[in-house]
Amino acid sequence: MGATKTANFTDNQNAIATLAKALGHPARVAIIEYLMKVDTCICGDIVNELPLAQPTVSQHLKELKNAGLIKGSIEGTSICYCIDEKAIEQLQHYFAIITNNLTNKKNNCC
Amino acid sequence: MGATKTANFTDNQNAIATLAKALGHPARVAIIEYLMKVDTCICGDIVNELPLAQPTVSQHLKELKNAGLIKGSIEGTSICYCIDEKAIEQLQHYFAIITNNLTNKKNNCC
DNA sequence: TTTTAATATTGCAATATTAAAATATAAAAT
DNA sequence: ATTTTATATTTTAATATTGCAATATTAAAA
Repeated sequence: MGATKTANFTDNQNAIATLAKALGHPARVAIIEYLMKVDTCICGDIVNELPLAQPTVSQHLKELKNAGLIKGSIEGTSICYCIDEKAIEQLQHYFAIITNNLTNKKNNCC
Repeated sequence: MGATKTANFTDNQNAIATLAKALGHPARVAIIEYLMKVDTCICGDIVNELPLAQPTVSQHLKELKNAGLIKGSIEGTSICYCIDEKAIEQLQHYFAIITNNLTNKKNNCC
């Protein structure tokens, strides 16, 4: 097939998967790290930071935006992209829950 | 193309992307949540928990294992799968760094 | 040693992703 | 008005993923 059976999972499972998937490419991780690093968020030079062509970077940015990891607004010829903190916090919180749950159980059988 | 230019990114970027990618499918998120939920980790019944055929589940487990998110050891006919806590902690820590970095900067321009 | 039960592997069709060249758009600068 | 600059979109090609049927493996049970 190739099409994910999205409907068969919970909304939260799909939400986490969507966020994780968006970070499932080193270029998009690199973009997030660059957005974190720069003070200003007029980010026209992301292309120069990455070993990828401009259309490819643009596409990666689109995916990050679709997934809700970054937000952006138009500023003349350049676009202002920022990390959407809520999404990162959502991920952090999710993994914190798992970590807590595991340390409580201490089932080190593997 | 379609092949990711892995070599052009840092080891850490690739590591995070690998972990994130493995969680980039709701079935694999569901598997992690199931492993978290059960006390014992003799998890032969993951297949019954998911709306997917056994080979598909097996494949998803393999991907989680390759990415280092779960570990498993053979126990007779059944396999003992567990979450690899280190991987989850690595993710949590990574997102914590980003969150901290952002709240320090307070660049709410988007 | 055959059966059974649990899991893995293989092969393949359907679909998705990745990358970039070519092209488009749209605002700022000349 | 034309050029430049920055970004997006479209198209095309290569590759990867998803899902499952069929089959294989493996070890315990009968």
